[in-house]
Amino acid sequence: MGRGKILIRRIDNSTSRQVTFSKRRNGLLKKAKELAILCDAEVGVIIFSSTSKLYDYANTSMKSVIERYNKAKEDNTDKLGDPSSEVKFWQREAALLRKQLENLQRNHRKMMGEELSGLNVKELQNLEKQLEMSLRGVRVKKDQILVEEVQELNRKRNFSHQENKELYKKLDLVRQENMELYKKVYGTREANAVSRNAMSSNSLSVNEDPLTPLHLQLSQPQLQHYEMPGTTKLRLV
Amino acid sequence: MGRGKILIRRIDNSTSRQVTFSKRRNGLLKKAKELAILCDAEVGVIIFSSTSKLYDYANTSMKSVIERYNKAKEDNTDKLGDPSSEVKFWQREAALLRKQLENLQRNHRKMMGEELSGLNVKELQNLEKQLEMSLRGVRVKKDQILVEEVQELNRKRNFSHQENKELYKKLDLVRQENMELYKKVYGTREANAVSRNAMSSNSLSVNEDPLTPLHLQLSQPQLQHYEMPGTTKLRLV
DNA sequence: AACTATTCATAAGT
DNA sequence: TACTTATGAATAGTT
Repeated sequence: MGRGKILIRRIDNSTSRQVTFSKRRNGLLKKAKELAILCDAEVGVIIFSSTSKLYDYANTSMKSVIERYNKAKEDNTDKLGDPSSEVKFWQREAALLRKQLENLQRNHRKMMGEELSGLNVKELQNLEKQLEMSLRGVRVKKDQILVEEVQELNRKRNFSHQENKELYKKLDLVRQENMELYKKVYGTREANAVSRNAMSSNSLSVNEDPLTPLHLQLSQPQLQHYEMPGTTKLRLV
Repeated sequence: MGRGKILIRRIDNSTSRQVTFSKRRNGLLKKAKELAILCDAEVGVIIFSSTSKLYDYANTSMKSVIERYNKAKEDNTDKLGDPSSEVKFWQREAALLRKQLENLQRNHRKMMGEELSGLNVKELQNLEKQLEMSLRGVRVKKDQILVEEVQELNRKRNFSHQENKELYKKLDLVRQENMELYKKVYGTREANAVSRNAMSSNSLSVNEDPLTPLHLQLSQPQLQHYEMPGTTKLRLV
């Protein structure tokens, strides 16, 4: 009864689990009240949220309901409301938890592909199907994360690209300025020679993809020209 | 929700009160179960009908729910027993077990392909690898069982086949005996006619796969020869 | 917290 | 008691 059908299994998303808990808790308590009134019954409801918060309802009183319950279940070894049986309760609690733990562990081992000896073909098929589903889910999630990372990297790359362009423009400006100054200091002939070098390497790089090579050029400016010219040593690095 | 709106007050008519109780009781218990599963809550419901019949539900155990309820409602001022008491010990034990259980449950959910949100790529890859291994293991186990079943079936089939062959031989012997007797009783001419029928159907079947058709022949031995000879009525059976 | 499309629960009928 | 059906209630997903 909602925008779509759901299957009854633990809601993964914590927020919507909480929202659903709130809605359905109210629904359940309302239904309990209605049942008590309509049908003249004694009803008690106790709910602990997953965060251990208590919600309860009893048309008479919870004490009355629990006492009546205990009386109805006379085969009980001890009265549940009795604090003197606390030790027994916690022992039982521990035993229950241990049992649950063991069940879950056995189950878990099966999912790990261990302890498959007791299973028949049908059970193995179900396990196989479950593992396939899980695997699909994991792969979807992993791909999703990787795609997001790639997108993020692309974003950053574009940003760097833009930054590089800006730097190139600035570099050009400074070089032109430099050239002007050169002209003023040394005269026209030598100035032209310097400016031609600067302009050519620049205009080529800007029109290609400039990222990696450019970065190298910027961070290691013209090292090749100063170290061991004519050897092949650098190619091995 | 029904053929008409009703207002929430005690239903006077005893029969329809009973019917409504039955329906709404089931509805309430269903809702309680769903709440417990969907929202990971601990839920207990106790219902006494107007005829004092008890109906209850608890996803864990009613004892656990009631104890927890009492604990939650208890004043915290009364705990003054020595700290090394048995109660404290068992409480710690239970808390430990509960923590282990929660860890395992979280782990298990991941293996089920749920709750993958908190994982990074490396963890997802490990999970993927684990699931692949599990899947391989399960498939190997399944195939192994299937192969064994096929072998077993073949073994049985061969056994049946052998058995059938033996039966055929016996059948032939009996028929020959029969033929001899027939000759002695009715003379040569009629005996030949009967024996030709028996021999021909037999020798054909032995050379084919004899399994199913043979069984039919065996269970209705030679009825045709003793009942209503010369008519076609029996072919309809 | 409010809305609303949908599913669900169930009142009444058989 | 069980089944069917028309209807109102509950609620899942969305804003």
